[in-house]
Amino acid sequence: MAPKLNVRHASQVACRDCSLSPLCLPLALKIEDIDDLDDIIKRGRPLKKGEHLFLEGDAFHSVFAVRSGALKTYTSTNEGEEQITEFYLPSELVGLSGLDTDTYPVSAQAIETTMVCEIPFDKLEKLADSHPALRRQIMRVMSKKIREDQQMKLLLSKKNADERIATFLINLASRFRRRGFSSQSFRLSMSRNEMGNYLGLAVETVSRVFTRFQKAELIHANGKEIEITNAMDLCTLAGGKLSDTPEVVNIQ
Amino acid sequence: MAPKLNVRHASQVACRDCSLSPLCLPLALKIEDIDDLDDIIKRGRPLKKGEHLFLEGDAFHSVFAVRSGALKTYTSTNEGEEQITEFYLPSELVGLSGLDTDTYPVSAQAIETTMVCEIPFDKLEKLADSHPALRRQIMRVMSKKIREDQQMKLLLSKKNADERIATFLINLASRFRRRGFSSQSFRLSMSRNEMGNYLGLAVETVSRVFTRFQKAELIHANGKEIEITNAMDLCTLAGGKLSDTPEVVNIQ
DNA sequence: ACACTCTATTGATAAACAACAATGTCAATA
DNA sequence: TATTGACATTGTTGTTTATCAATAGAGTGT
Repeated sequence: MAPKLNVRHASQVACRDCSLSPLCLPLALKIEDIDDLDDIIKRGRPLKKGEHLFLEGDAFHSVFAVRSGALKTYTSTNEGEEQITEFYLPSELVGLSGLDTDTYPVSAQAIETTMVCEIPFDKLEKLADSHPALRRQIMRVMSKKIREDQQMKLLLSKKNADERIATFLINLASRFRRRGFSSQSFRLSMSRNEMGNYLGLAVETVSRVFTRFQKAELIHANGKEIEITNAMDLCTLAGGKLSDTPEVVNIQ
Repeated sequence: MAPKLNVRHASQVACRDCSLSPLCLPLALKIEDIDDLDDIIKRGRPLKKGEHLFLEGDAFHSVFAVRSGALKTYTSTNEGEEQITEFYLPSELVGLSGLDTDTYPVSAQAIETTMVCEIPFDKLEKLADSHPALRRQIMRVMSKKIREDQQMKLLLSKKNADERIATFLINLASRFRRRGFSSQSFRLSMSRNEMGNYLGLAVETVSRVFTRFQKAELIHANGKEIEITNAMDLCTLAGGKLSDTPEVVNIQ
């Protein structure tokens, strides 16, 4: 339950004092270089649920690291319905898909109260010019995103509703665990609707799968509070190769 | 019909003489620097249809630019069925999703006789260290891939069979056009089966949609030969925002 | 505490697509 | 010209999941 890392939420924590630094961009930098990164980072007020960080079509100028809370990114289909492309949790980097165009290709919106670190991209690029490790880290983040998208495409084109939800929960669990939180028990930051949208399912289907999973005693769900009661079977259902989620296999 | 660019298929064309260079990595380089890139490129014998460039799990060492022919990349689900993650046409770069791990996360296989330029990644990285434009180009390629994957996820989670096929054809047309070929009339390098696999559809569904499209006089298909007879309506069906495929809207 | 709205659940029905099966087409090879 | 095998098409049947509708529950603001 309790975080293993001493997470601080104060507004103006410097990178060198931030508990997320071993997961975030600073991981590429030597101690003495972290302040260089810190110098270019802008930290604003928290975003309230529903507020946008940027809109699709806005001029691209910065990438953002989530400090606390959660974001979603989405595009709009031409019929005006939204398609959620990703959820972002603390330490994760938002906005990198825009860097080959002059505008953001998606909108980014807070799904709960959220704090971000803004990193102006021109300055980041300049810093990367003198810090090869930083630029390799950025490439790694992008490469990882491409691999995750491949998994997601597999999910969307081959998996059924049960497998999609199982995969989603296992993936969330492993992301919580990485940050030092329990992977057994956590709170979903997104609604059933958002989950369904992301997974290519109707809300009703999501709801029914949750009910089914509870009857099968795979999970216990109370609103957004989730407890994974049978991680092994859930993992098997997810059907993802274990290599994709090694962290979660190791049950505490 | 006839290629606008004077495409050469000889085995040992240098970057500076390659007709694809304005679409490929060299586009980031000044004339005098292109030879530096050329020096690190290895050009092997052509791959026959079905031959692999690399297998999932192989040690990651190189990225590859397709010179002629076509490749697919795929992963295997744990039930052993393959999921095609992408098709690669000439000038496109394969293998970038592996660069944050030590192994390729997908297998790459020729779907017709194919020639590639192999670019050892350690050398490319070293070259990029001294050529900022080159490394920005690599980032752009990755960023573009992420955006395309977003569109693909949208396709897989929101579009029906007709829309998927229409989107796929429009996308192929625009890629042909970019290389100076006709976007009205071209030859598919993949089978119906591979197309269905990629688009999350059964072969039979692909076949039926093709039949339907012909009856509606949107396309004329004869085996793998495709002629787009009503690009406007096909585009509308694809439902992709026009901004995603600006090249194809301009009907010759 | 109250209405009010948004979100979640559950049931009934319908649509889209997959799965299966049979047949047809084409190309390579004998 | 047969023969084989891979690929494509078409019809039939079956499953899954979306859609519609009704209800219940949670959260918000007055």
